[in-house]
Amino acid sequence: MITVRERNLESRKVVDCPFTISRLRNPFMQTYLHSAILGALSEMGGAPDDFQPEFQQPGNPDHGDLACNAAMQLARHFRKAPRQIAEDLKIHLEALPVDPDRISAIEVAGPGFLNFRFSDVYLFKALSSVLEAGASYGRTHSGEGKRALVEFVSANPTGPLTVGHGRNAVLGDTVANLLEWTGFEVDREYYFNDAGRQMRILGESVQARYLAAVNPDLATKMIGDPPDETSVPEPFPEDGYLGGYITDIAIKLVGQDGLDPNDSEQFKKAAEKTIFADIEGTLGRMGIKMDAFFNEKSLYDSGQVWDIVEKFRELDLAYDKDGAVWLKTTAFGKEQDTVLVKSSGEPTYRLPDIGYHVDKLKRGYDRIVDIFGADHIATFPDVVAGTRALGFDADRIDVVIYQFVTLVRSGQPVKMSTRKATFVTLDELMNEVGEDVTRFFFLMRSPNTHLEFDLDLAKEASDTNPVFYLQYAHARIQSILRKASELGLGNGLEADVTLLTHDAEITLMKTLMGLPDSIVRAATHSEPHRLAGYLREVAVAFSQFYNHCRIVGEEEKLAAARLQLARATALVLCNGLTVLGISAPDRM
RNA sequence: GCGCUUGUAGCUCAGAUGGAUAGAGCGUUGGAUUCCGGUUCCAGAGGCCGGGGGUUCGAAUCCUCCCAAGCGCGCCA
Repeated sequence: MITVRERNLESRKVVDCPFTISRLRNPFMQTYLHSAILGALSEMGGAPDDFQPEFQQPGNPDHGDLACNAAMQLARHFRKAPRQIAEDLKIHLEALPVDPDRISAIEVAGPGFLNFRFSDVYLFKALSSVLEAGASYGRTHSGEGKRALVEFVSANPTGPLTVGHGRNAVLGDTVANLLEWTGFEVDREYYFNDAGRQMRILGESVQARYLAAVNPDLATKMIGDPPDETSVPEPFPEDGYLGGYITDIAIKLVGQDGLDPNDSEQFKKAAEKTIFADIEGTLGRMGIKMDAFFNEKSLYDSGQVWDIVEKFRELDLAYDKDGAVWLKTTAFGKEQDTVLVKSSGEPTYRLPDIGYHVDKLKRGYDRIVDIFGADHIATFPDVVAGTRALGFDADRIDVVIYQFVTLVRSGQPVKMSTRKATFVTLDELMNEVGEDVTRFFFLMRSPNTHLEFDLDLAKEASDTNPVFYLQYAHARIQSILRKASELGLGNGLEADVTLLTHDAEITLMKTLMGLPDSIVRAATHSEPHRLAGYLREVAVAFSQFYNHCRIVGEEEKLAAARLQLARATALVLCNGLTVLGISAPDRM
């Protein structure tokens, strides 16, 4: 067995600084070892037909780079002790032999793990391939030829986007990016309804403010309960929108030609237009561009929703009661049936929701991602079950439910109320902490945990702020590259990456190998925080490298090799941040 | 009351398909650094993984019961 790596390990034992080894991911190596182990097993008398060896990334560096638990899984099958099976496997693997350019050592450890160590040659090749791939390093092909639709934001245009919408928007856009990086062709879609009650009240709210603006003598009234009573113009709807932006829109309409002050529909249209422009502007600041805005109204215009009611009736999943049409959600495991069409003849929101998803499925998407707030948690299962009952492949629908955001300032939660219009808008948040920080903070936690957004931390430009830590690592590398290029360091030299043997260099190379798999995992689970966490590992590994391995001032051949490693690190950080929609500055 | 989500270090959170001694950041304590950017690095302390029971070679992870928090439970969206 070739033990280049082993020798390095030996020599490294005297190195004074133990490193926190980041866990690396490597699907290509797994594929290779997977078939090697099956090969060895067949020589040992064969495993069950459906047996698949499983791999894991050990957290402890003493356990190698990749571990396999096949021996433990097969203990019953072979009726032997796991460690004995592991020893046999090791012997057979070494006799194959496994490629010494990939694997430098196989060890049996613990209850029966097989621990594999990667050869340095393999790491050097991986480093070269990072540099070769450049700006596309991290892209994979599993989604190639497939189409995905990500539906997100989907706020009706009744007001500016709030902090809560921000989490939705950033999650959706980033999931879309992740899918693109795994090969999918992705459409970003915004679903809205301008025909409902909300929008009617919006129009009436603007209208009332307008009437007050053109007639200072207009009577006023008090609405709301003490102590939150507010004085509003007399025509103002009881549950109207109180935000200042309503008055702004109204004032802009004063003196406009052809405006009929008695037609609330006109005010609604005007408000919708202004607010949508505002929303698109806010999204644009975060780098978000929708491919389509889907109006719920089109589902009625095309008659699709009524076809669906008929199909449910045919399937005996819908029935009439009290003048309304009911959907048998009890058939989907719910406690009660729910109304699909009100006795007034208007559908409830559930019907168009099902219709919209049927429409998406009919458009042939292979994967449909919905980003919903926690308040939808009880309703989306009906939608999914409904489309399935109609004969569609509902498994293509992936619903991401995110919990709500609490802004924290000086250790205290910031109180927000939509009703009183005391919410913090997304624009205000970005004004305060910046676009990059806003995106990152929304992405760095798992969607299904409550997000505590610490404004003080977000504004801090120091290592305590995780965004700055990542961006700083990138800026620092660029600074080194600039310096090296000024000095003409490594010019005309072919970098010999085999000179990279320091612990910190090895760790960094292993970490850099993880980007593609990190993106794949984040994409398949629709969980961007996994990528954010990985990038932090990269920044940590780089900082350790930076601290122990100099470039400028080092012997020129070694410096040239380290420059390559630094370049590769910058690429990984830049590509990863790009997927997250965050800038990778050259200077800070 | 019912459903879904959550409960891991003082705080904010990771923890992959069930794997080896449960991890990080902040904070705290102590140290390093004449230097390519001090927006850096290293180390220590700190844990009944909400609690009980179960499944198995092995459980923070799966099942079950209990406790606590958030969200929802309308002919509102």
